[in-house]
Amino acid sequence: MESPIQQRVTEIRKFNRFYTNIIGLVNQNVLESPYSLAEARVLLEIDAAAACTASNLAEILQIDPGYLSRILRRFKKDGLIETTKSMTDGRSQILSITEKGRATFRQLSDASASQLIQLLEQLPQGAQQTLVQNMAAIQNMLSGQADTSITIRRHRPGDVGYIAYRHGVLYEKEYELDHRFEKYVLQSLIAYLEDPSRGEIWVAECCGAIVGFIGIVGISEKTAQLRWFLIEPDFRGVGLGRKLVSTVMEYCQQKYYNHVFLWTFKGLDAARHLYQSFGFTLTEEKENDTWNNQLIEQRWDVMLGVD
Amino acid sequence: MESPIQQRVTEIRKFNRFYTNIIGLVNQNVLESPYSLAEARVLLEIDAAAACTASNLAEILQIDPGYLSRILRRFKKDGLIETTKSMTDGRSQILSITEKGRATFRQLSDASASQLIQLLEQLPQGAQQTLVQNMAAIQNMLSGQADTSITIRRHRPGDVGYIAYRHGVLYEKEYELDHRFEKYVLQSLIAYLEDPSRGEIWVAECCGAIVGFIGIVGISEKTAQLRWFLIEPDFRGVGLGRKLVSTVMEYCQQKYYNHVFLWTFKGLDAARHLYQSFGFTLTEEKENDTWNNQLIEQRWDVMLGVD
DNA sequence: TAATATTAATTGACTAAGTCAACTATTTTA
DNA sequence: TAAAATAGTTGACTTAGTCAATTAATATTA
Repeated sequence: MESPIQQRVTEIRKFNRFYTNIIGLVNQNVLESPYSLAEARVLLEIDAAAACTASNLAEILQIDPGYLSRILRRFKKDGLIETTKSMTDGRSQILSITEKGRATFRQLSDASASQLIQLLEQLPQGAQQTLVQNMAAIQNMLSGQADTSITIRRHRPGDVGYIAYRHGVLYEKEYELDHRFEKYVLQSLIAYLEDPSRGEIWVAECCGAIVGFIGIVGISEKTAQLRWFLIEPDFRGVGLGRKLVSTVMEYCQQKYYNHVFLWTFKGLDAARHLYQSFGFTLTEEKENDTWNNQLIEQRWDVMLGVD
Repeated sequence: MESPIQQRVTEIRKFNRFYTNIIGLVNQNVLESPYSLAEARVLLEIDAAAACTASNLAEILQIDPGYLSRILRRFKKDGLIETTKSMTDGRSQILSITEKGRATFRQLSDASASQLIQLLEQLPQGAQQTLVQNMAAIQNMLSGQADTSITIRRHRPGDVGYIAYRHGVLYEKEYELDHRFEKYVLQSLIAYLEDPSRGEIWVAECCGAIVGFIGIVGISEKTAQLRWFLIEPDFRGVGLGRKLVSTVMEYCQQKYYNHVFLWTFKGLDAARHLYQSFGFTLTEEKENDTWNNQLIEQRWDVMLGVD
């Protein structure tokens, strides 16, 4: 019995071992060249930076200054780099790559590129793109620069289809509901699109992916129905449900709806607590075997602005 | 002007540089321990394998046998492992980890796990899951074990929503069509779900992701309409369109439809060629500014079984 | 079955990679 | 202006890793 986080650590380690090999493969050409990996990194860095000093490099590459000094001496002897005394600081010297150095670098670079191209060419175009996107996503997340907060926005073209899609997939997986349920959801969404003025749909996003949604539709002048409330399994239990329901409730108050109801299934305890905390009470239960399973539907109602 | 594949190589390199640092970070605790990375890998491997010999290890870890021999000697001296002569081969000796060795290993392991946990804990639960999934996907693709072929299957719950979703997103991006188009697509899909017996929808998948789809619906006894034909941008130009249209055409022949038509937009040259190659001819053009843009709709028709 | 080839593991001799502390020449700071 | 800090270099060293030779056991084959 491993905790989810331990499982993830195990997975990441597996990936690390695997990817260490991939990096090794790509670096192989460097190992075959007369330069060490550290040397290649130094050359790469000098090439990338327009002008840098030895101490810059030592800091960037986390390398011993003495060691670096010897590497640079060799590069200079081989004619790969040139050094010029800094105008502003007599102790420093500016490093720059020569034509020969650039050629050498390009050779190393091309060799490793061809390794990568070989790897890529095993994959169809689209999968290549997916691969690169996955890498970018990982980098984004691990670099800590990514905005990993969950944002809620109003719906955009495509979202309505997406909502139907996730309802179809998740309710099939979790409750074995079939095409009939999917159709029912689609119909309700179309009804909303027919007259969107009396309702709204919100989508919760995290890192560019949709992780939950909720909607409201006016049924009469004072009554609205809460619909399409769903949170992706990985994002349950982090307070997103409360945020979404709050969004809906605020909207209802703005629009002067004083009565909100919703239909749900019996047995969803987390949802029940959430509804109760917003003042909903159970008002009706009925069996429904339209959708393949003996689920019991529940209706919950709340009156607003009565406190 | 870089080719797409070069762009991807650049991206992968960027990721490699980045991930080298991540791996370095995770391995840091090993570097702080009295063991080298190679030694840690050896200990890890001995721990993982129930019983192994030195030559096993040398092969698995791609390590010099002489070097390995010395590492093992040190481990033995430190009481981390034990060796017993093999029953079946007097030259070999079976390596096994001692309690002390296991404790040492666990210490190294826990330290690197805590590094990873720190990394993970910056992210919300769901993003953690996404991270791990991305890693698994990369591993799957690069290990060459993944099935990267494109498969076509009939639709399942959720797919219909997904089709609406992708239509909404892609037609908005590519033609600036708005909610009205999304609604139109949804309505057509519902009409199909109302009576699925006279048509079918197929979905093309690659690596678990939907990369294209197509559908057909019976309009009269002998006439069917081809609909919802869309291929993800990354998967265009690889012959998938032809495969999907073929699937539809075969279905029509089976169902004795002898007349197929479709509506498309003017200017999609790749699609035009495809339709022509299946015998479709342009039969009608009309302007349509229902959906925000001055697109010209085209109708294409083909008679089957007349050759 | 004896001769030969192969394999597992070890050892000696070596090179490459990397670290550490001491040093010189500057520059910055108190 | 003296003391502290910084850039870069050098010598002496340790660690990591390679390569070829060696020993002992096993497998192969004439």
